Amino acid sequence: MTEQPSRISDAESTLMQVLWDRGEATADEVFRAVAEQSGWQEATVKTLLNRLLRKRAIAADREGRRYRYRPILQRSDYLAEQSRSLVDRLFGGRVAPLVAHFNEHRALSRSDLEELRQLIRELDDEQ
Amino acid sequence: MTEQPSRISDAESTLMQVLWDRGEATADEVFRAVAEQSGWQEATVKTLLNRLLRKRAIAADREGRRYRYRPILQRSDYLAEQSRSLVDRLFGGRVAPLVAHFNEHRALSRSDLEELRQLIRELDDEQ
DNA sequence: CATTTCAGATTACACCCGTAAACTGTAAAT
DNA sequence: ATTTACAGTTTACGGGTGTAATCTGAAATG
Repeated sequence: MTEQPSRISDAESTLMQVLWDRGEATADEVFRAVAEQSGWQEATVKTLLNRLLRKRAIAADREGRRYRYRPILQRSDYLAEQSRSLVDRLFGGRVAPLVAHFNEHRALSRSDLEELRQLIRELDDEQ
Repeated sequence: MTEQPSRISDAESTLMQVLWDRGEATADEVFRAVAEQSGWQEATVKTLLNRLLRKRAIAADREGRRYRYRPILQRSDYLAEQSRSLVDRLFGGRVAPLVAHFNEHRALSRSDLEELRQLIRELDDEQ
């Protein structure tokens, strides 16, 4: 349906994470969720919510005097777009070199290893 | 070394890719390397080269009337920073969920699979 | 030498982003 | 019914980014 890809910024995506985690929240809830980590004022959060509304990344349902915000942009779509774009730009579109890169930097955790092993096993099994 | 982390932008990183690939190049060479894909004018490429100079991401060695540009910022450092930041922001700092995500989107090529398998095997062997 | 050329430097400009203060309108309290 | 409080809207502003046109100084050419 003709997505207008007006991209969401880093700061904005911080708020999206909150909405994705909770499903929905008021401005105040979002503010309290990010205040500590970000140090942002409530006014800043409100600005960002408004920009996300304008970009149609979220929707607002009136609830008395305030709004309850919920994501329109799907987290998985966002992850897909961001991941794809990084892998395309930096690793020639392939995932293995990215993993190899992390490996070279000894940035694979033990649980990463275990999960990757498991994943490969499943892929070998199916089909 | 006290890196001044003045970040390089998307457009700038396109030029860095060229310099990383070739080791060094003149402005004109960089321009010809990216013109088709990007559609940029030569003036645009020059602006971006200048910004990269200012950010100390590249250096310029005079060569007659022109310069030969070469990267200062190392590709692997750039890859590390970009990859790490994406994985941290979107996948809780772990690599396996990123790979799983690509898998769910059926975005793992056959050669990806093969390489990943190989990688895991090596990791299992060593240590 | 005078002139042309052309690589690089300077300037431009609109839009986005981070960051917020000020304003406004209506619901709540008195 | 006034006044107050406060959620949301509008305005602000400096810096970065994409995208270039124009200027300048020195090298090449006649």
